[in-house]
Amino acid sequence: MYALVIEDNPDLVANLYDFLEPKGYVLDAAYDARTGYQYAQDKEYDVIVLDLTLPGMDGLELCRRLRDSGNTTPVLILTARDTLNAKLEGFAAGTDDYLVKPFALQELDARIRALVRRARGEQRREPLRVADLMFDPDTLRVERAGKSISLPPIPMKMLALLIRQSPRVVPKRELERRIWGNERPDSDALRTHLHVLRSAIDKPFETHLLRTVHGMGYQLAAPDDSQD
Amino acid sequence: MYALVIEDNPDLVANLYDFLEPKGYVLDAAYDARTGYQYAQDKEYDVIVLDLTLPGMDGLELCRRLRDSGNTTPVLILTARDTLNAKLEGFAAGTDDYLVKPFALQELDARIRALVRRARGEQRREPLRVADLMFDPDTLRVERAGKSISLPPIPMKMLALLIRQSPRVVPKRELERRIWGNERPDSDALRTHLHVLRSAIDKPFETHLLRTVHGMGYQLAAPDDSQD
DNA sequence: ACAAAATCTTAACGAATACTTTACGTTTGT
DNA sequence: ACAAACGTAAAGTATTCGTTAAGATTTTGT
Repeated sequence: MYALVIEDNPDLVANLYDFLEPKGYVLDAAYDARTGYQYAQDKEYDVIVLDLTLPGMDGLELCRRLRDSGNTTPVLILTARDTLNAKLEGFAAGTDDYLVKPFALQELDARIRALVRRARGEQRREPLRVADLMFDPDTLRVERAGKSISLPPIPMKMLALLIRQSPRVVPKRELERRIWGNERPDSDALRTHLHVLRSAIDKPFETHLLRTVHGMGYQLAAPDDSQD
Repeated sequence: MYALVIEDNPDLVANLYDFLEPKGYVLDAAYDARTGYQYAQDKEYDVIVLDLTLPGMDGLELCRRLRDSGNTTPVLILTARDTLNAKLEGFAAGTDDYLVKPFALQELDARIRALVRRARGEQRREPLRVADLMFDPDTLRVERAGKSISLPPIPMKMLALLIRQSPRVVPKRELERRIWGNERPDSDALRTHLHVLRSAIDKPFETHLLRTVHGMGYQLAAPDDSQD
């Protein structure tokens, strides 16, 4: 993960190095806007972490210039509480997220990952995979172990939801709401549709990916997917 | 977009309806904290819009309770300028944001969208740990010393509550209220569920993490974590 | 526009799981 | 030593789940 930090506080920059590099980041740091802009133009980064109050140029201005020159690298803006109402401007300028100082480094990490994931996802929508199961949101193609599988609309939607959330356990209520919204069926048709989905993606195969968590909801995950 | 509005000013609520519904929002409204909390527990929302000064309960307290019980729905807090103080520090940081009254409805809309977008990308939460015990709120996976443990819903919920509060001693009444709300069982079924939990996470192991504080409640903590 | 096909909803039932209640012996604080 | 609080076990009740099937509705092909 390549990140450019544009920040004039050396202590904060040092902290970022200490915290992020062990997590696999490769950092470049710029201590003023001009240098930062140069870096951003010269190299490709996964994300730019940008302090809003900088010597040389306003952070938002820098951001705007990057966008104007065609740079679409996601920008995470750092801002003090009293500059908070600048947030909306920030979004208008094409940035992607902000973080209010002071913040937990752990949260910065999480935000960066989310941002990068989102940015990548928008560029090339890659098919989603869980174990040997694949779902392509563009073509709505579903296959497992190389075999193509056809699904009715609702079970397909369920699969899309579950595979995006994998390996999270998705509560039954949440599934229902995302499928039907307000006008949910009287009975719990969810079980029936899930049965269809399960028959299609799990029944014909050895390992089962779609698990029931009694009283809670459903989970799509590889058998040994303990994460972490 | 599903939103829960917790706000005691009927005029403001009416305005929100008028402005947001044409934009595709589906609103529920609660006029006091207790009702709002109930709604938030019962249904799934994309965002909760919360007035800070409410009859019945402080807004931040409500927010805290939601988080403690595992609810991660983003909360947008409405507050008057004179209530804008250190109390908000730390809250607006996470998945939350706030807005100072009076505000433009358009800005509310923008903030909500930003919050929701952020929250959706950042769904992965960190597993919680006490000593060698781990609980992952996403996958609902529980393990101790590497061994996976399965739990029924209520004991699982108890574990979630206790591990979030660790090493605090959680009063029995509080546990009951968070699990059952106001319609709690006639007998104290709590003891039974706790027994199940204890049998699962403590019985098979050397050191016991789940302690009883006679007459008070229960505590989940590492053996040497008595104070702090 | 019509018929056929696919899909969705509803209902029902046995099986599995979870919850509550009751009972009783043990521990704890005073 | 006593009463209240606690741990444990067992039994009965309630809920949730997977599955099947039939009828209603929508979509598709012609």
